[in-house]
Amino acid sequence: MSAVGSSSHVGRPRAFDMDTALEKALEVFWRKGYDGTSLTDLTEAMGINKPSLYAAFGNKEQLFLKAIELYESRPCAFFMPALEKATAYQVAEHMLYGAAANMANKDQPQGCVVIQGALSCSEAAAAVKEALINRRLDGQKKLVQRFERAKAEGDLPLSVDAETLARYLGTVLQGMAIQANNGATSEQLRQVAEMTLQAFPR
Amino acid sequence: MSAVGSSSHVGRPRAFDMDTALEKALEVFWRKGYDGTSLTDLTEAMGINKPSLYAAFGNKEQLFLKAIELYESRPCAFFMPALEKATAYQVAEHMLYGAAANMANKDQPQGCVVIQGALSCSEAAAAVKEALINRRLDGQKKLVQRFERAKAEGDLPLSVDAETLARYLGTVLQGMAIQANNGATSEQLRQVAEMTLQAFPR
DNA sequence: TGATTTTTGTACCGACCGGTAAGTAATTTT
DNA sequence: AAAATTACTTACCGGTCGGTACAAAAATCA
Repeated sequence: MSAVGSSSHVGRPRAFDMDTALEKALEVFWRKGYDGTSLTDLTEAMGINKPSLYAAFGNKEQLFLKAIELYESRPCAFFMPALEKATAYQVAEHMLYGAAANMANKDQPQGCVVIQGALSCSEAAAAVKEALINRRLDGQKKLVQRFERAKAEGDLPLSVDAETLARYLGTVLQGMAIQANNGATSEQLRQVAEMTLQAFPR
Repeated sequence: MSAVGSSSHVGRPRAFDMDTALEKALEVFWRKGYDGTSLTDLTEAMGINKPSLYAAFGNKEQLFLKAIELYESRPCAFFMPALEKATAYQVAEHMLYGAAANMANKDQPQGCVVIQGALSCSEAAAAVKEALINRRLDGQKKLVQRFERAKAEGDLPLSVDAETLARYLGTVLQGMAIQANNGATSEQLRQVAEMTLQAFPR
């Protein structure tokens, strides 16, 4: 067995940091979408040239999918922790306010790359589009399961349909991404979050 | 002065119907987005070749903008009439149920071309993106004005902020477009509409 | 009929697309 | 020091991009 954890490799060492390069790629895909992003856009933002990109990340599609993983683990990190709040209402609350703060954050592109990365797209991007749809459906499924648990735990009325409630919440969250693209501020999105919670069963 | 209303022209007559060609172009832009649509996609769908397209519609960008006008006057025709309903609540009601029926209508691409036509896009599409944002903001502004009128007419409490209410409604409508792209049915969108109305002040 | 006007089909433009072959540079292993 | 391995740079690949020049075709006007 070889040594574990060592970061030394034979051969010439990579001259760039993969993680920061991936961050740059994410930022471009987020702003321009999959179809709207060219390899030239990517290599310029990442500060590397094409063969390095292909050697490190595979191809454009694989690079995009890796960027999405990074997105969910970093800029969009508010989603998973919100699921762990004590009650269904608190879950919705944290998710809505988290989205309001995040999607209109001026330090990054507005909105959500999982929504706007390949909403309508060419046939060349069909696989990417499907992957993004599945991510959205996964998120909504997690909400359904969380709300079903809430019903079992008694903090959500049994009369509530978990799937409808999750779809309502998902719809507002996705709509907030469009609002952010329209130029809405975090404060304005917070007001939307507040109104949304008024329709939320307690 | 020349005769008016006559459809006769000198020169070789156009061999295709501009309106149906524009319908076909709209359908392609709607499905693939501005960046994802190539001139080949367009000419194949419209049944004409490039010089005919350019002579009749200008260029890709102008064709897109004309397609959007057609969209708002035809597939998206539920929006304006909803504004004329008697009360603010009825306005919201008709708009939400209209959107639910329309955005998941299986006879046309899912969602809304004003939202997904150029959400994230290349620099080449920047003007188109801005035009779409302005369309969305226009719609929301019309809602604000309608709700302010409703306050004056007494069917909406004076304590309600018209702008926040309009943004909430706009957020849900825009979110429904994403849901439709995710594969949600009209019935599922109707349930979202119903929940949304529970947060609506009467 | 002949001149004029407009649309049509074909064939092409330079630029850019995503992706790669090949040779050189930098590192570790032996 | 030599061999092996990996990354970097340059230069290029066929294909497609949005857009157009040109001439034949089809209509009206004189």
